[in-house]
Amino acid sequence: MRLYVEVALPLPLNQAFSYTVPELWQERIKMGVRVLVPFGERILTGFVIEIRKKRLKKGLRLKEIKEVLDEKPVFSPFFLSFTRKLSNYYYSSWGELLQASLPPSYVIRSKTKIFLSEKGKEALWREKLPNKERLILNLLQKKAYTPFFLQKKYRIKNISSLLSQLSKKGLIHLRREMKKPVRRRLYLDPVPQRQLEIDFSLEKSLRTIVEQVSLKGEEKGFFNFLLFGPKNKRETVYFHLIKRVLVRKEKTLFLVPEISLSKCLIEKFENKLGKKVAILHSRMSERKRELEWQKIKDGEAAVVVGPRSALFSPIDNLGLIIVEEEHDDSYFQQEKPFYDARKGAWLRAREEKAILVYGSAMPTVGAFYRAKKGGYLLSLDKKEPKNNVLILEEKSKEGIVSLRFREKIRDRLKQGEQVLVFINRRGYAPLLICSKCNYIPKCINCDIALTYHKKEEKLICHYCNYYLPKMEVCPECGSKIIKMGGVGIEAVAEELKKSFPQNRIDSFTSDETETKKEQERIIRSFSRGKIDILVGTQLLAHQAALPSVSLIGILYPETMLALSDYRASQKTFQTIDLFMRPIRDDGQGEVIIQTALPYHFSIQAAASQDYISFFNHEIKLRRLMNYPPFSHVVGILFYGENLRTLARKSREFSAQVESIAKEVEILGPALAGVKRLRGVNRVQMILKAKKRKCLDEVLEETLKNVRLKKSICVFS
DNA sequence: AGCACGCCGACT
DNA sequence: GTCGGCGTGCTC
Repeated sequence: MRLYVEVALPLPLNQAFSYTVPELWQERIKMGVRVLVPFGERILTGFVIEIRKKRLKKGLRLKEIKEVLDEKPVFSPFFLSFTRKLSNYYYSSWGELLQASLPPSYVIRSKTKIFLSEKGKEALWREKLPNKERLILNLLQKKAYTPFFLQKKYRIKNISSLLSQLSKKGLIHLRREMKKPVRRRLYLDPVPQRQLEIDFSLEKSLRTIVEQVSLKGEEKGFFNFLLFGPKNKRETVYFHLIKRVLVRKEKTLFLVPEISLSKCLIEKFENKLGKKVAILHSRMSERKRELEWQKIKDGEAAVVVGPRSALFSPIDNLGLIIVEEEHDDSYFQQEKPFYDARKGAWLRAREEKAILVYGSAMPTVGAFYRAKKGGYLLSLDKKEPKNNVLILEEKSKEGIVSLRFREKIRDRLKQGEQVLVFINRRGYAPLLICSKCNYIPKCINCDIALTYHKKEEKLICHYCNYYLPKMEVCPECGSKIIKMGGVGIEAVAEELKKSFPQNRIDSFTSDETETKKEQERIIRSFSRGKIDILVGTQLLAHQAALPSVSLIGILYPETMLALSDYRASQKTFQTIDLFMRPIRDDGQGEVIIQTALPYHFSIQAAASQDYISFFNHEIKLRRLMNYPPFSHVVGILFYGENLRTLARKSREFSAQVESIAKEVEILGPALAGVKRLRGVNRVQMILKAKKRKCLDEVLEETLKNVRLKKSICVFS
């Protein structure tokens, strides 16, 4: 009997490939195992997604599988199904998503190496050769190299045609080399779970919520909830839910934002759950992560904690998925394979009939809307002491920091108290501008104004790190009057130092505090009271060990409102909220927001800590403008070296979409916000539709016809 | 993605 | 004339 398999490959292709299974491997072939397959000239690791007794398509000469790499599947049927749906939703390749779910060493592929032939050696002595060829042959005398290496080394545009010519002449030969697949030990059958004791007293209101959620857990179906309330209460609920799930011998996946995987959180989990918890984070070594993966696969971890990539942990018998800090941007992976772990968690929970809990004190507008509408919003009563928040309108003649704000700082310093000042801009000034000819120094690779960094005496591109030395004279017109545009953190710190010469002022950014150690040092000395005013960016606000203070200043939080993104208000609201967190919660704390837009609703609502009124305002705008959650929006970014072909093809694409799409709103194509990045041109298009199905139909039809590099971003 | 093939412009 | 650019098509 012949067996055929469908194999998903880790390539940016939206299709599977069929192979035959030789007698030798028929015993071992199963859904979800890894296989080695020949693909063109290459050998790749693929994933078996279907086994059949008859071939799927006729008329193809099928190749044979070379090897089955696993005794037991690396992917369960649930997992396959969930990742397939995720890949459909984000228009990303299933195979690439599966690859991303495994430790890197599990997915090997052949590499092409170029060897110098005997004839090639002779040719080097005797014949006249074109420069490039001589260069390459010369290099190959020492050892074999990969085409990629040669391309980089000699900046050859089209290495493959050059190599095929050399190969035809017999001067080189190509060989595919392959690492030996690592023999993996058998996966253990899950060990029986010991019941864990987690001791917590639980207040009544929280108990009701825990009961409500757990009850659904007993039903073994998919249910989802949005836990809306302050962090400490959410955490209490989480740990109780986890406990209930453990009792049922089911497992928990706990997703957290990238940044919050601090020592402190890890310790919290380890104290409460002991060895039953597996923790994954991005700073882990590859080997360590592989060991954790193995531990989870073996069923030794009852709770898995990690950032968005932990969504793909090989957990079976999943009873609960928690997405903590649902609003956090880091759940969205902005490189391929593109996906949003929030939606992913939803798909996975539904597939495995698990309970899904989103948690946040200021959820994304979409999540809150859906929860309200769907009747699964769980509000934790919130009685936090209201802080004193003052919104000041910027007055440029008073300097960067207004007089009123400076008075407040002076008062606090007199009391021996500390002050935090946040501004979300690195450097000294976001741009320089010649006041005679209006020339603005820009990055040569990125079409972005260079940021002036005073300490380093450089103009730096924040996208690609290209820099120029500080300029005294305008390179365009030679005039010496170069003005600064905007305010960055260095300028704030400088002004504060002038205003408070007696006090110790420090700043905290990724520029000045390059190393983790240096960051810790600053936080420590601030905690010990050795710094009076600490100025920082978002990076500082994310520091878990940051002590609370009695006065916080937030400067110009409206910079994000300038973005042409429908989520700008939400981002502004969230950022202000983030900056306000380190305020002392004894009711004596005071926050000052200095802004050019004092009446903007997102700033007002953030100041009064009123999520509901923010939501009510924002949801009206979203409905009015037909933005998510009232529509579906897909952004397509085309990129390439050649602007002309980019423009031509993206227009062709748009015309095609237009011709077949009904009920789809098309914006663009237009140059992207950052129209050049690292030397690559970028063109952007936005598609908006009431129904997701409309977008899917159109894109399925048209996307395959564009030969442009692209990334597709599904907004929600 | 990576590789092969086939078609056109600017150079020895 | 041909070399080297890239646009196109295919991989089970």
